[in-house]
Amino acid sequence: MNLFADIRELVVGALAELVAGGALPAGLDFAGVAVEPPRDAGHGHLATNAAMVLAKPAGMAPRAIADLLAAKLMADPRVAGADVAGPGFLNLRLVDAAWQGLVRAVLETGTAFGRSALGRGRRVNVEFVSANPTGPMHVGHVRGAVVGDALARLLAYAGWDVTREYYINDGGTQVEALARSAFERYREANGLEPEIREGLYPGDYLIPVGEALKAKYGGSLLDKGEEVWLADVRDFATDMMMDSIRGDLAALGVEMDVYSSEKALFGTGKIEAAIKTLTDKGLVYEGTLEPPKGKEPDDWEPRIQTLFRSTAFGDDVVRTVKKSDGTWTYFAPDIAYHFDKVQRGFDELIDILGADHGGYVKRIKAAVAALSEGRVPVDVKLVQLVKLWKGGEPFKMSKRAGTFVTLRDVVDEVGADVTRFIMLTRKNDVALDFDFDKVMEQSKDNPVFYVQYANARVNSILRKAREAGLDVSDAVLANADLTVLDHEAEIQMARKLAEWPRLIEIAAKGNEPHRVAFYLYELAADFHALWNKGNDEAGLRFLQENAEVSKAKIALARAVGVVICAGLGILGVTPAEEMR
RNA sequence: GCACCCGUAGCUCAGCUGGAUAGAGCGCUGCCCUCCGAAGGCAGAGGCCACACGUUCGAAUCGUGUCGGGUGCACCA
Repeated sequence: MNLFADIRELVVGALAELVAGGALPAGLDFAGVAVEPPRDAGHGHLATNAAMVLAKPAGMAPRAIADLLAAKLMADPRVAGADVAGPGFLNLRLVDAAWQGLVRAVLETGTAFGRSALGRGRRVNVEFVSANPTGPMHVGHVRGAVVGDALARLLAYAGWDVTREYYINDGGTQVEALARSAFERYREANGLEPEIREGLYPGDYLIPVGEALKAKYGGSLLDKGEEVWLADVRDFATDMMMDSIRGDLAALGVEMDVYSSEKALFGTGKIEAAIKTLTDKGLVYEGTLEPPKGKEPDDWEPRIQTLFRSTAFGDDVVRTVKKSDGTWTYFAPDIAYHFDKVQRGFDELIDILGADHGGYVKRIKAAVAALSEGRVPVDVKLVQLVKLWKGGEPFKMSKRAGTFVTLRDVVDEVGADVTRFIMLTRKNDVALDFDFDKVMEQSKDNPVFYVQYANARVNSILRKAREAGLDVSDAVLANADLTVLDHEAEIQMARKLAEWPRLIEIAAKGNEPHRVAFYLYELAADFHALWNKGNDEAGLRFLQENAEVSKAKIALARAVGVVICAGLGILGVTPAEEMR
């Protein structure tokens, strides 16, 4: 149930009647007509811009249209008032019963209140994390993981058919460095001194890999050259790393539907096929690149390479797909990978990448546009840095020294719920501060706590009511006589609940899961305010002398709890029953 | 040099396909517990929405340009 959509239908219907009756000219386009919550609460419950957007095409004064529309709308039993204001806004007030009915609808539909058919079942692929399998996940990966997973949940809630996917970068030179690093740990496990040379991974997490290699091979590889062991050790080590990454993701509450391997694209003809598709379109050719502008590298020289004319699809320069030595660039398998996603039948693709991949966006979009002939849109979300703070100081980490903060470190210290919520308190393209001390604080300084506290208060009410012998199941509450919910503050609370389905659609359209976190904060604030009004006005307390009145008041609180739970579900955060 | 992102209250940030007097938290000032959890709430002060043009009935929002900050820029992945 989306009240804004319902009322918009009412408005559009009324406009159509006006056209049919000759009061408005025929042929008007109602697409721009919106029904929204007014910015200022004093302007009524809902506002429509209909008169203003239609004034020009209809050749009439906005206020004249608004007057006609107001008269029509007043005939609807839900509408209690329709006032023309400002430049031609039509402000609507609904009868109390409309808001009471909304509370009932929440209780009847539960956390499905807010579900939308916006996605129309379209298949969307959300690719995220895709961390190199060369070590455990660190904080840098956490934000992308949370944003991707929350976005996936949001889109599923809004009617998309969602696939979560991880692209394993196991085809390049960095997994060879991993293999060499693991081999040193293998030598170490066999009692030899490891040589962690420049360019290798020094982290302790490879020690168990070395031991596992010893368990498998004994000492048989020690005197062999790289050509003998590199491929096997690489596969062995990346498998172990992926196991650890899967574990890390699970600790965060993230579960992928599909893991795709870059390595698996080589030797299967898939890369060649994807490139050939582009070649056949005249988009891939042999040539030389322009020297880079600005700072020119010392060893620059023009070389013949295989190039993709990404500029035909909005990129700034053409891109290399095959190097002058005949091997593929990283981009080539990635083209094949995205081609594969297109061929698997996805209607939309979303990539969640770190902000350091910003220069990569246009070429990926170009490749997908070319390969899908513009059929499949790609949205690339760049996730900005997370700055860690501890004890009022920036918390530095150094990958080279092996002293980085892992995902496990964060989750072990503050928990998956807090981690997830905080990661969604900024939009993705803004840097985020993560303060270990602040996120654990139990005050309204901390949005996680604040929202959880609101839900805990709802549960506290339900608990007290049950102790008093009341049946407060959702079914009973939904059937309660809600007409006593007629106080301005209660109507306002219901209005906030009514925004939930609308917010879902806005957030899903923009692929912006952070909006859910902000909405929940506002919802919690409204609820805390209502709670405190009960201090001054006994009539606003949730627990009343009269059991039937109590049920109505509790129904409102429970509806708030339901929406908080629905929202936390999208963020992947467990609702707190009680604060401790 | 080019591309992308950011610039909104003292600080940290929201702001919907353009809408009315631009919002929240922190901090500051003053209030509210014989009352369902004060781990809360209410009120006040605080703004040239970086700047300039443009589009529009209307711009924080869209376009162009300028300035400031960040990031990335040949066959690294």
